[in-house]
Amino acid sequence: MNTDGDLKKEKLLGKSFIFDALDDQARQELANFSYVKRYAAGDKIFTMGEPGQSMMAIAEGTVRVTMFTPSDREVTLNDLQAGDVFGEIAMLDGQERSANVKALTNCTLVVLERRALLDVLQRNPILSVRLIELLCQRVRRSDERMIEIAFLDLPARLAKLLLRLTVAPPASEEKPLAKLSQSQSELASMIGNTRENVNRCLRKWQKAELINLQDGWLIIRDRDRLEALAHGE
Amino acid sequence: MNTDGDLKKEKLLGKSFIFDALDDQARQELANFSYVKRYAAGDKIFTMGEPGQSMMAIAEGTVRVTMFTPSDREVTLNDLQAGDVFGEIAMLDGQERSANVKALTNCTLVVLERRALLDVLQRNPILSVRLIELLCQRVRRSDERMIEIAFLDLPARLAKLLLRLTVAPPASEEKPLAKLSQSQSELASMIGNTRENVNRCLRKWQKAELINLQDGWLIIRDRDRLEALAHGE
DNA sequence: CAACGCTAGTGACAACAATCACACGTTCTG
DNA sequence: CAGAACGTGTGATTGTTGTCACTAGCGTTG
Repeated sequence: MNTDGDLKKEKLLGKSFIFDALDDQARQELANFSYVKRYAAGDKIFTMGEPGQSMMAIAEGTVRVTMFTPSDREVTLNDLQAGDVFGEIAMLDGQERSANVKALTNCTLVVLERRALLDVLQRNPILSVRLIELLCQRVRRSDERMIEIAFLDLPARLAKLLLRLTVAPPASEEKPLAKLSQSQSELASMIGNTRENVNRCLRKWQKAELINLQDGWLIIRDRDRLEALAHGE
Repeated sequence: MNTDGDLKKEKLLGKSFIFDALDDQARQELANFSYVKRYAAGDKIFTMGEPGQSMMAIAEGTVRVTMFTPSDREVTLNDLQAGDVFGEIAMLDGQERSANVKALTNCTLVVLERRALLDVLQRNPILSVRLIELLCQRVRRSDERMIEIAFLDLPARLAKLLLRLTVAPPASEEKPLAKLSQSQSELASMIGNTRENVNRCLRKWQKAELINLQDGWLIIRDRDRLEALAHGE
């Protein structure tokens, strides 16, 4: 509401690579047009099919992007962290939201309305370039994921998932994590498969000493062989 | 090379909805920077992994976009017609081409280099908006396709494909086509499945009087029931 | 016309995954 | 502390799909 709040929003927006190329004035403009919204863990942020007129940048917390399959199973498409943005597509083309997003932890989001962004867009060609880059990235990721889902078997997809979940976020230090705490059901929902099959696969890998399963943790022991599995044997 | 050639390119570029919002001057600029290239049926236009520095708009002909799966099977992602553009992604972000494209018929393409477009982009904010729209569309289509592949069974995907192949192109009249001539192997490669299974499925549909198979043609008899199948029973 | 290539049709079998069913432990909670 | 809720480990069954094998028709071409 005041200068202090705006400063904070500017900083939060700066965390997203989309906006870090803007000059101070443009960032200030964006901050003026945007607002901060908080969600508690478990809250729905938006739902598939709703008209979407805004995008969100995550300042704090984690959100989960999901969809329901035709057979009504919920699958997790992605978990997003601070610095990530979501809802861009619906905002940019003014169409329906194409997924569900809910807060996994308490979250602080910076919300940007369609009208506001279009406005700033007009005066800042650099911002369009950033958006175009973002979208290209999205297209590439989607296409890749599509091929994976269509043509890799469960072990390969699961291996890919484990690797993806354990790369260090760009912000932090370099070394990949070795432990994860996701439940097997969660893993299953992320690769569009069942808990049972994920379990059987993980067991096999434990026997083969690729991973360790200990009191709820999954520990990666042989990253290289997982990489090999991820590329179809 | 001369005014005549440029006029032609302008017209060809105008066929793509991306460029039809430009004013004459901008279109003229683009025409100056672009060039026409012809390919014979069967020619490779570009290959996955190559560095990509240009995009193409189809003026005449049909091209096929394919990929190789990890297990080395070639799948058809899409067939594109006059007015469609391809190669945008690699051009826009300067990364590798993410698919193979080959000419299905003799083709006339208008090629636009990355540098040229970036140049025009700077002076024509409207063009960025168009590109952003195009990319949004791409993202939505990819995501949709991903879900389809992951969670619909063969009959549903095949039904979807048949419906997609028989909607009239936006340019032509309204009524959906009823006949197609794609071979069953082609259909299989478009839905990431085998010819044998496509065949079995089509046979069943013929018995159920959903379609007719006659001397190489596939004739749709009951579009409504196909629509039903396409949405998971 | 014989040989070849391409498309279509179909049966047999194996591999994989979905589903159901159940047992076991932990942790949370009334 | 009892019981619910959840995560985990596994077996049995069933259905779908991929692979292989073989047959057959049709058109091109040498």
